[in-house]
Amino acid sequence: MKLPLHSTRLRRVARQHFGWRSLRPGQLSAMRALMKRRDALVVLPTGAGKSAVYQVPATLMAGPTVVVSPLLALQQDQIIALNERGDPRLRAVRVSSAETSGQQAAALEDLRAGRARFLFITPEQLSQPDRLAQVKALRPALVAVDEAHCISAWGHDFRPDYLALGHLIRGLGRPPVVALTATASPPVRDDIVDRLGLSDPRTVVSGLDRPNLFLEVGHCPTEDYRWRRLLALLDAEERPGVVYIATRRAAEELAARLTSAGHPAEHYHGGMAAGPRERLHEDFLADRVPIMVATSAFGMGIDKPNIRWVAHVALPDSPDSYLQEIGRAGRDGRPARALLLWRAEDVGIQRYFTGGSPDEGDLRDLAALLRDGPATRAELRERSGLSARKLGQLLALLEQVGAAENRAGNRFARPRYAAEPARAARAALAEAERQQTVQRSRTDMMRAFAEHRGCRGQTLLVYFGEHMKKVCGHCDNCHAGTSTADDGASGPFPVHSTVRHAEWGSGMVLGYEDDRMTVLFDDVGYKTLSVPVVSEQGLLAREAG
DNA sequence: CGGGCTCGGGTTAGCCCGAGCCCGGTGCGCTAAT
Repeated sequence: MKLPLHSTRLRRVARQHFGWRSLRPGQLSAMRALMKRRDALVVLPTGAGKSAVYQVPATLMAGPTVVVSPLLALQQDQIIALNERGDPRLRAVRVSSAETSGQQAAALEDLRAGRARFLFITPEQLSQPDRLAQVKALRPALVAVDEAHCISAWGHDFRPDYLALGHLIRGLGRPPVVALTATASPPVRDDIVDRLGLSDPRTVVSGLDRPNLFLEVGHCPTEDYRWRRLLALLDAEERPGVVYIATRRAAEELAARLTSAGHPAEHYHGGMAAGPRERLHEDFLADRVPIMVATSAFGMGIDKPNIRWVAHVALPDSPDSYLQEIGRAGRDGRPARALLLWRAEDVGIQRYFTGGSPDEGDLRDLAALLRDGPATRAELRERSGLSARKLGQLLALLEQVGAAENRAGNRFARPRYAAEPARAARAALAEAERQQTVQRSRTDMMRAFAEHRGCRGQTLLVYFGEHMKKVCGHCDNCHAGTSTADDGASGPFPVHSTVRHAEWGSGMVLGYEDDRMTVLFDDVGYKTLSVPVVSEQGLLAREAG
């Protein structure tokens, strides 16, 4: 009927309501999918118009749009940006712990009466049954999950309500869902699709290569050498810049040391009080902070065009985090630098953060508790004596092996045909170990990237399952001439085909570089193999699917 | 997993080394005390 008109209408709304004169093909195809009530997965760099993908269709739909977003500060910025347009059709409200119950009721009433179109909310809010019912009653037309990689990065332990998002969205009446993120490697994409229950989503991935970003890595035998390399960067480059470091204490110490060395710097981390933290964030955006020394707490949702460099004085836990963090530099398209200064000793802290195995006894006891009938997290915490965090971890694991299920009202119970507790616990433990192995392999890939002598742009793209025909030309190795001009990037198995290894099981071929190939195995994570060895010894076999 | 600290033993000058210990990221929402 009016399907062919979607593109025209979307373009017109983008122009008239938002002032965007053109839409990129990726944006448009995701928007069209949503208009046809199809799900979408959008992987675009911040600043490339990700929010347009849900905002433009939202204005053409009959009900409000629910935007699930992880940070209250980030929600605040997005709400201000929408409301500054002064267009009642774009008005956004929020329901969170930062509002009084009166304000929450008013926000919901505005949505119901059509005086607001966007509801910003956290997964934690939606997981409260009463809240879910209130939001469902608004008959939302669209759900947008912003920073969707949080599902994978945080859901499994840190913020367990992220794992329940799929159930919660079903509880809203299951409108079309769009998941948005700036970086997502293949397993993270799979996790997003699985967890949100996206069905045949229109997937848009683009712009992972950033030609104006010069990628550089320095291996540092000592801490003193690392310090001097950092100073050299600061002497050569403009401001502002961001230094990423592993711990809070180190962030404070380095900021102080830089300041006394004549390079005024501030520190930022999750342990700071909310007030100073917000102010610092604003000061950085307003160019009042020349150098920010920060833990990974800094940066999500920062869309600042003029960051001239990002330095790491620590090895990031994965290429996923690395790309996310360096991606904040040079958004204005002007040259910017990404300098990774790493030490072999940095791996230790990442191993620690990956965590150890859960206790099998705890898993068994929890699986047994679930037999007593549906219970909320709070009830289970009380009966098991586990901490909120531990309980979240264990529940997520039991759920993944089919020994727990999230039922109506966010209550957990034992599925009808679940294994008995001892077996469930063993399976859950094995699943935990598999996840840790995969996470360790991501850190291994980060280290391999650091030690790599070939083109860094290519290596990074292979990791993300993308393909770059030529060397990137914007990394240290390309400039040093150690990148081998390699247009082939092909081998015995097609890229993205499924292969089987006798010991490591099934995996996906991500790409080829020189005589190496990278395969992502379901059970053991990323592995880099020698193509001649694979061929001669027949290590891999093609698998259907 | 590894850095950094303290402390004790082995020594016999003020010093080295190993053992044992603690610490380490990301945020929501709620409660209690002020």
